[in-house]
Amino acid sequence: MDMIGFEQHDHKRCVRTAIAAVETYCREHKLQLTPVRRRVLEILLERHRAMGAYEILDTLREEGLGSQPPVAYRALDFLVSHRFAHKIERLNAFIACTHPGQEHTPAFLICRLCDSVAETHAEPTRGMLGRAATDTGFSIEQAVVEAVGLCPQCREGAHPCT
Amino acid sequence: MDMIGFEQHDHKRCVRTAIAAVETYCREHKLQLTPVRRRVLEILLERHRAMGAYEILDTLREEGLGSQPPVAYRALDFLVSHRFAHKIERLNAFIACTHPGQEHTPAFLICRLCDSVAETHAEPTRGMLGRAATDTGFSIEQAVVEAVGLCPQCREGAHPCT
DNA sequence: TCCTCTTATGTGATATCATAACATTATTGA
DNA sequence: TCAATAATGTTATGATATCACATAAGAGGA
Repeated sequence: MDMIGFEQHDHKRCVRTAIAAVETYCREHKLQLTPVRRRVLEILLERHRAMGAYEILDTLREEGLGSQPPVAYRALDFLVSHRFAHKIERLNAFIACTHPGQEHTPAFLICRLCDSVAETHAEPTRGMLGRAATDTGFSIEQAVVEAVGLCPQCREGAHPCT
Repeated sequence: MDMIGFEQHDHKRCVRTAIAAVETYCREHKLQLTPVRRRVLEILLERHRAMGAYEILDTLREEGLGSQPPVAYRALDFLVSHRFAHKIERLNAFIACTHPGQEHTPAFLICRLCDSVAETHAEPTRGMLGRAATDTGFSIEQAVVEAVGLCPQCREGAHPCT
């Protein structure tokens, strides 16, 4: 068991489940889940946190799967474009999707102290943002929603004034 | 007149108004709106679009106001920390705030074709995101909300299939 | 006014993040 | 089997951002 998404859960099981879901999706959509792509996804799932591309690359290098930046970035491009992983713009980092294959608009809760990230979802086209878009004639295709604050663990440990 | 925020408006007037508002705010809060900081804000207001730090630095260099990256980044840090400008994470770029001095949670509509950016505002602590935060014990302090899509001008020009 | 503390700037070096370009290899499908 | 497409390997470089340390300017008290 591990602390994930600010909650405990069976981590090994969630890695297996996610990989299986992605495998199925790739088979159905004729996508190539090549060794590098698969390994990058596994790394992200295993660590279960936001990782920089070069941090992922270090792991690949140790395993002999690639040593140059484009190797990591290309695998990440594949994973992100198919929604198997997401980029956290705020951190210039990447994280595995917690529910791959399902249609969703991801949103993230990012702890500013420990950099932990929890994925949830948003409805960006509703509410004020959607109204603003409609009013100005802007068509929203995608949205980056990243909330920065304190996770439960860091709230407890944090000094009240911070 | 100029096309701004997807709408026409009197641009020179809006620059003057914004600068005046920032000046007042700085006076009241004992903040130093130094020549570099002021000039960077003016540049952002004049161009009225998202600009990279190095693009701003080029302008400063031409004017003899600074030539090294920290000059631009420090001025931008000041402007962003006091909400006189915002960082667009998606573009790694900066844009002047359209209503400085006022309490607000900025949200942006970013055109994926022409990179134009319109500022509006969001209520991140409401809706699904707020509920998710409350449920997990996460306290939101700040939010990045950036919608990517097509602005009115690019929608017209764009091929229907894109 | 002078001093001191704090804040801001100047500058060189370097860290970090990301992609261009092109050769090679693997996979797919006719 | 062959041709077309997709993926990978590799070198180099571009783009974004910060560190570290010296200097200068401004704020506030004696």
